[in-house]
Amino acid sequence: MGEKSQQKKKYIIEKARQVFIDKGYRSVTMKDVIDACNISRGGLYLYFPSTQEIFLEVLKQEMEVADDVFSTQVGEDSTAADILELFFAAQKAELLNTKDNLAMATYEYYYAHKPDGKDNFLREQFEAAVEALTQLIEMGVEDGELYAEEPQIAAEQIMYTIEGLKIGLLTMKLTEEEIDKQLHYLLQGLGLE
Amino acid sequence: MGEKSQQKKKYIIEKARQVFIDKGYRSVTMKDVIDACNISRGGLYLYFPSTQEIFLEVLKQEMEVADDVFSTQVGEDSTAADILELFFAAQKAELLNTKDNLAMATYEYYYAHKPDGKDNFLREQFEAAVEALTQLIEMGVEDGELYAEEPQIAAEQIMYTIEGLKIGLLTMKLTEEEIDKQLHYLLQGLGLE
Amino acid sequence: MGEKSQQKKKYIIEKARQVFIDKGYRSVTMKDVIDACNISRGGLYLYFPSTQEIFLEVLKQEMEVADDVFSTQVGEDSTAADILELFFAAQKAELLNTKDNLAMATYEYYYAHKPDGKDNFLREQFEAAVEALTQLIEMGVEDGELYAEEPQIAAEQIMYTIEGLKIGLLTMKLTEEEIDKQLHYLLQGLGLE
Amino acid sequence: MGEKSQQKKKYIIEKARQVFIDKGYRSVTMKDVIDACNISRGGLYLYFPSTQEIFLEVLKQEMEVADDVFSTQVGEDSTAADILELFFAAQKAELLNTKDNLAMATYEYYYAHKPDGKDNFLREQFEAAVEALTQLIEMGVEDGELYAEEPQIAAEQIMYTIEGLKIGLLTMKLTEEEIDKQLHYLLQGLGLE
DNA sequence: CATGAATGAGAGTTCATTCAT
DNA sequence: GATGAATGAACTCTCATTCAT
Repeated sequence: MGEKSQQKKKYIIEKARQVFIDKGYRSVTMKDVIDACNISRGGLYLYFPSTQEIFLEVLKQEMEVADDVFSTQVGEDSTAADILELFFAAQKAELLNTKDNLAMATYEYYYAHKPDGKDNFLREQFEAAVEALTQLIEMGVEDGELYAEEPQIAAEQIMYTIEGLKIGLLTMKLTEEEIDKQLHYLLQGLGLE
Repeated sequence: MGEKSQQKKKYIIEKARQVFIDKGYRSVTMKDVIDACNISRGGLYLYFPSTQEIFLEVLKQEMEVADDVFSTQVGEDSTAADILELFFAAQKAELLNTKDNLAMATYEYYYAHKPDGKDNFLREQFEAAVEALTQLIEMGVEDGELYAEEPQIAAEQIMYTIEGLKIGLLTMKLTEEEIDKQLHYLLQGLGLE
Repeated sequence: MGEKSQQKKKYIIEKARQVFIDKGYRSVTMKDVIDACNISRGGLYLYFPSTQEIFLEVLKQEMEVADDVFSTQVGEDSTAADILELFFAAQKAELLNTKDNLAMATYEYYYAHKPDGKDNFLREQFEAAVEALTQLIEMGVEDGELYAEEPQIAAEQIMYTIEGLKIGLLTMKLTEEEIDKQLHYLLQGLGLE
Repeated sequence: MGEKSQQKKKYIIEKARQVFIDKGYRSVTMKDVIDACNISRGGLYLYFPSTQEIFLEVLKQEMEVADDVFSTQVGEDSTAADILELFFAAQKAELLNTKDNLAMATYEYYYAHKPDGKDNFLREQFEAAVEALTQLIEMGVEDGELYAEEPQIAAEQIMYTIEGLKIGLLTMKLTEEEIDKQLHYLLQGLGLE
């Protein structure tokens, strides 16, 4: 597959991404993607054989982007508390545009395919976040900046709460205020602010 | 509509419930329900015009059952701490059979229909739980049994965490252990155990 | 399936039969049958899931008809020679409307599906004819009406020749004369005419 | 068209031949040929506009090869009986690899296109064989080596039987034994063996 | 010459919905 | 009320054919 082909594939993934954001995973049809891409029926099949394949590629790309975000988040000589604040700010930002997220589609995907622990993008993301957070908290505790008896569980709880907020945003009408309140409370629980 | 009609409707709702549990909301077809009910194509249309109507009825029935559960949960002369433990036990039980829940279907439904705050079953359930929990915590604080600076926010956080665990169960492979750990941690946060 | 359903199925088989006669087996599409039957796209699928199923039903019906023909062919107190003449006349009649036959479709079907000896309609028909013919010849030989050293092989040869004439009719332009000549010659080989 | 072009055309015909052997005529698609040749979609169209054109070329080449075979079959000072035996041996050999033959495809082709007597490869082949056979038999009769009252019709009958065996091989499961038995019987009919 | 991306027609299949019985 | 046959819209997928490179 040539350079141009690769570009087209990227283009399709980009367009399809929006479709998955709008309609979730299960109810997206090849036709939806075709229409979104303004290509012909057969055209899409040159690149992808099914919506599942498309979705997996969308996820893969999402993962790469997510990794980038993580790496840029780390400052130079900032304290654990500083980084934590940044982390929470980033989480808030992500939450606020959750409506424009693949979150729901991803939930649907893993509910539909019930795959084992392996190859589960959601779990990978979740665990990576928990691990990073745990290290941060441990650093903060060592430095005496913040307080947590069980950093790992605290980190998990933070992430579950954020996950709860996410699904709340997707299905109830959470306001920015409500989110702020919760994130704040989580920070307080670590002895910050 | 006669007595018999009412019975049939109930029967359909019951059977449809399982279908929504298995397949979520969006990808359920009238045919799925027809097959599950072993009735004729035309038969279903006598009672429901669409899967949405069926799902709403399923939800309505679910709500009634849920209310029943809540009312039976409250003991007589038990302390707030006792009731809290019961509440957490009930939450754990519900979480453990989340796979056999309408949770995913409900998420999908509200994501698909993005209804305003009104008529949102999820939010109603959530807020009712938060309110009950808040009162419990307040009672416990008054009695000196437990500790919480901001009972309302604490209650919300507990519920968001539980919501996070729920979606985690549906899409990742959370173990009972992981759930226990989190619920325990929440209770500890209230100064219990 | 009700009485009416059975009738419709018969109707479809009848119409489909002509399609198979016209187009053979492999290139017949569900659409072809739908058009021939003047029914809706979905309608056909209520009765048959594929052209193969339809063709098998067509064949089955064909077999029943064929059996009927055989049984009516036998006279009362006629000699073997008489019956043989009848048999050849019947074969000639069948050959002459071979163009309106399922022969080619059947050939294609068994070429495409290469089934083992079992369930092979062609072979069954062929062997039944050989057996009947063998018995006739044996009777004739006993009665001194005709001559054949190896009745079974003679019968087979007659049937292979007829098979050869059939494919000749389907693919070259055999004339009635050419057929007559051959059938005559076969009879002569048995010492008749 | 250059030398190289000619070579490529030959290559395509060769590869396509196998496709026609495997799938018959009607259900072969341009894509089948493209895949078999490992050339580009556009590439094939440079040489052939349709499967029909390809098949005709395949047949043409087949004819040339067939002619070659015939010419090499004739010995020097051998008797008619000798040559007949050779002829039957050749027929048997051809029959035995009928499965790897274009026979079925050719049948399908002429059934699909129902061309008049002209340009019918099958008929040409058939008639050429009949003529050669007739001459052989006449020679044999003159030399007193074999017996036949009507050499032409006898020759035709032999060829029809062979044709019948051929279609039998393609669609029923004829064994080598069954073929032998028939070929033998044909020779006996001529007073040989 | 040769490639393979692109298109769109058309076949296969499923289902929501209607309607005569 | 209840049935299930019938329809047609919508979706999936494949391929003949064209065309820019």
